[in-house]
Amino acid sequence: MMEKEITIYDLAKILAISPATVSRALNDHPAINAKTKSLIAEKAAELGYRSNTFASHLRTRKTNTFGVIVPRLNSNFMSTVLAGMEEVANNFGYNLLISQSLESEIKEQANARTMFNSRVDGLLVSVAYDTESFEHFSTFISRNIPVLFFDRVMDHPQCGTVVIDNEQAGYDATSHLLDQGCRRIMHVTGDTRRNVYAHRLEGFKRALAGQNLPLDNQLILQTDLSQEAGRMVAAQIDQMQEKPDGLFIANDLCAAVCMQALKEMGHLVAADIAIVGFNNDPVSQVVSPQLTTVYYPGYQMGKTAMTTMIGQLTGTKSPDNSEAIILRSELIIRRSSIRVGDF
Amino acid sequence: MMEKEITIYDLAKILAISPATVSRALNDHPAINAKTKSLIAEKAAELGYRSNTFASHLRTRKTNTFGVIVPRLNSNFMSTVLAGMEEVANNFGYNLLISQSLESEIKEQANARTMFNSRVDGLLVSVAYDTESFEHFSTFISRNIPVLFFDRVMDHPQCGTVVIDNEQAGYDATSHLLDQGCRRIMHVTGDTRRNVYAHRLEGFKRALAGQNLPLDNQLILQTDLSQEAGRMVAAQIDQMQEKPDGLFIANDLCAAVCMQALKEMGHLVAADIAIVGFNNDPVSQVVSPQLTTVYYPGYQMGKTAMTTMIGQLTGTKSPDNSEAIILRSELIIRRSSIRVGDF
DNA sequence: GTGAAAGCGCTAACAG
DNA sequence: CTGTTAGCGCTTTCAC
Repeated sequence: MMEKEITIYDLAKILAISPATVSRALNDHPAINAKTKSLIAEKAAELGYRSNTFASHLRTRKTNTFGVIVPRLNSNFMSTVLAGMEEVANNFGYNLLISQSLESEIKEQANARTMFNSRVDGLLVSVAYDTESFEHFSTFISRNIPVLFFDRVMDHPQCGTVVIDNEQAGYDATSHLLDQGCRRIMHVTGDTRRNVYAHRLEGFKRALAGQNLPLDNQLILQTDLSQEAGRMVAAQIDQMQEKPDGLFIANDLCAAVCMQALKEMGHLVAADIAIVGFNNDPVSQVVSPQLTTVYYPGYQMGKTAMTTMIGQLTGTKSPDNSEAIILRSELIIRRSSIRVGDF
Repeated sequence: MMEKEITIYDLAKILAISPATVSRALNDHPAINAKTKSLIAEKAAELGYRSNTFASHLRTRKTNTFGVIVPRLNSNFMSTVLAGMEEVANNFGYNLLISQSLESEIKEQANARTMFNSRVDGLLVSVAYDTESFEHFSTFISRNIPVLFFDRVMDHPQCGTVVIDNEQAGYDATSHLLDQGCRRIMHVTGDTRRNVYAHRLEGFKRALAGQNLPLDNQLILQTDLSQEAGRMVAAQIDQMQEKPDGLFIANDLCAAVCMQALKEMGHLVAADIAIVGFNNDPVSQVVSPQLTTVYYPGYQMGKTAMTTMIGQLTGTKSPDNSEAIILRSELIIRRSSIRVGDF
C-alpha cells in the first residue's frame, strides 16, 4: 500500500552517479551535461520521484510560499482579489497560505505569527477593521521578509501598497449625486481608521466643499457596512425630519439592502433619494433599480499585488524601496441615481 | 538589520542543557520536569525563538498543512466554505494551501501535483466542471494521504464526501413550484457530470413524476449557470410559444439576472412565471421580488469537511473507511415564487 | 528526568 | 562537467 518515497540518493545509486549531480540536474543547473540531465529526469519520472521540499527549504531557507491575510474570505471583493493573486503566484511556482482575521486585530496577530513560523517568503495583508498596531508585522520587516499591503493598508516606509484612489472615487461618487441635483447627501461609511473609508469620506467632503455646501455631521454615519447596517440606515432615514436626497454608501451589499428597505417604506429610489454604492459587487446589477457604484478592480489588484511581491523578492525591486501603486477605479452610473429629468 | 535566527542549540547552550531536552520541553513532552519546561519556554520567548518547521517536518514527515482545491475562489458559496474550513483548521493548528482549478481538469491536475509535492497531510477537493478522471488523486490514495471531496464530489471507495442532499433539494424546489400551481416548469442546470447538478435534476424529475406530469426535454437547459446564461435563458423564454409558468435555476446569481431580464421584457415574476434559485446567495435577498431559494450551508460544510479530515488524520476514523456526510439544506420561500391567491 | 548521537533529504562550497 | 563533504535544525532511539 504505502509506497516508499524515493530520494536523490536512490536515483544516484541506480544511475551510479553522485547525489550532487542528481540534485543539480533536477534543478536544471547549467553546468550539467544535457544528456545526464535527461537521463536523470527520465529515471526520476519513472520511479515517481518527488523532491522533498522540506529538506530543500531547510537548506535554502526559502519556502516558495506567500502568506496572505485578509479580513474575510467570503466577500466577493476579497475572493476576487485572491483569485487574481493565486493566478500570478501559481504561474511563478509559488504557493499561497491564506488566512482570515475576521476583522479582529488579535486574530490578525495570531495569523501573522503562524505565517512567520511557516517562514513564508513574503506577506500580503489587507488589515482588519480594528488594527492599530504595526507590531505584528515588524518581525517580518526586521528579518527582511517583504510585507505588502493591499486595499486596507498601513503606512510604513518599508512596505509597498496597492490601492485604488479612494479619495477620488469618493469625490466622483459624491459629485455625481451633486450633478443629479442632490443637495442633502448622506454618507454611510465604515471604520475611518481604515484608509479606504477615511479617504472616501475625504472625497465626499471635498465634493461638498466644491459646491460650498455645508458639512452636516448628522449626515455622516459610521457603521460596519453589514446588511443589518443597511436596514438600520433605512429606518433612520425614514424617521428623519429633513430627509437626505442623496445617499452614498461605501459598500454595495449594504447599499442594496438599504435601498430595498427604503423602497418597502415607500420611498422612491432616485426620485426621492438617489443612491450610490461601492465595489461593483454582482449584487449591484441585479437589484432594481440597478445600483450606481464604483468599479473596484479586485482581480487586477490581486494580480498587481502578487506581481509586485514577486518582483521585490526576485530583486527587481529593492526590498526597502517601498512604493504605492494606485489602480484605476471607475464610477458606473446606473438607474439608482439618475434624477435628471425629474426637474 | 537581519536578526539571527535562534535555534534549540542556542537555547541549550545558554541554559547549559542538551538540545534534546529543549526539544522535548518545547513539545511539552511528559517526561520533562515542569520547572525546566517553564525555564526553557521563558528563555525561548525572551529570545524570540521560533521552531523551524522544515527541520521538524523533515523528521516527522508531517506538514500540518492541508491542500484545498476549489473550482473558483470568487464565488460567495466557495469563499464561505473556505471560511469555515479555515476556522477549524486554524483551531487545530493546521494551515491551508488553497488553489483554484478555474473549472478545468488540466489545472486541477496541476494543482493536485503541487499539493502532492508540498506534501500536504490531506487534500480537500471540490472538482471542476469537466473533471472525468480520478487519476490525479490516486497518487494521494496510494500514499495513504486522505482525500476528502465536498460539494462537487467524486465517487471513490476510499474518499469521504460532504454534500447536501441535492436530489431532495431539487425535489423540494420543484414541489414548491407545483404547489403554487405551476404545470410547465423549466429547469436550468449546470454540467450534469457533476453530482450537484445531476441530483438536483433527478429531484426535479421525481417531483414532476409524482404529479404525473410529462417530462419535456425542451424544458431542461444545460448551461454554465453564469450571469450571461441567465440573460440567455430569459431571451429564450421570451421567444417561446408555450412559455413555462415555473422556473427552477440551480444558481442564485444566474436566477437573479434571469429574473431581472424577464421583468424588463414585461413578464410578471411569480404571476406569469414563478422562480426558484439555489444557494441562498446574498443576491437572493436584495432582488425584487426576493428570490425563493435553497439554503446551502456553506460555512457548515467547510467546518464539517475540515473536522472530518482532521478526525481521519488523528486516527479517530480509519483512513480507508470512507463515509458520506449529508448536510441539511432548506427551501427558503420568498416572493419570487408565491402565486397562491392568483387563482 | 536528561544527554549523546544519528539521520531526515537536500544543497553548496570546494576540489578535481 | 562531476564528486566529496559538511551541514540546515529538529526529533528520537538508546543509554544512563
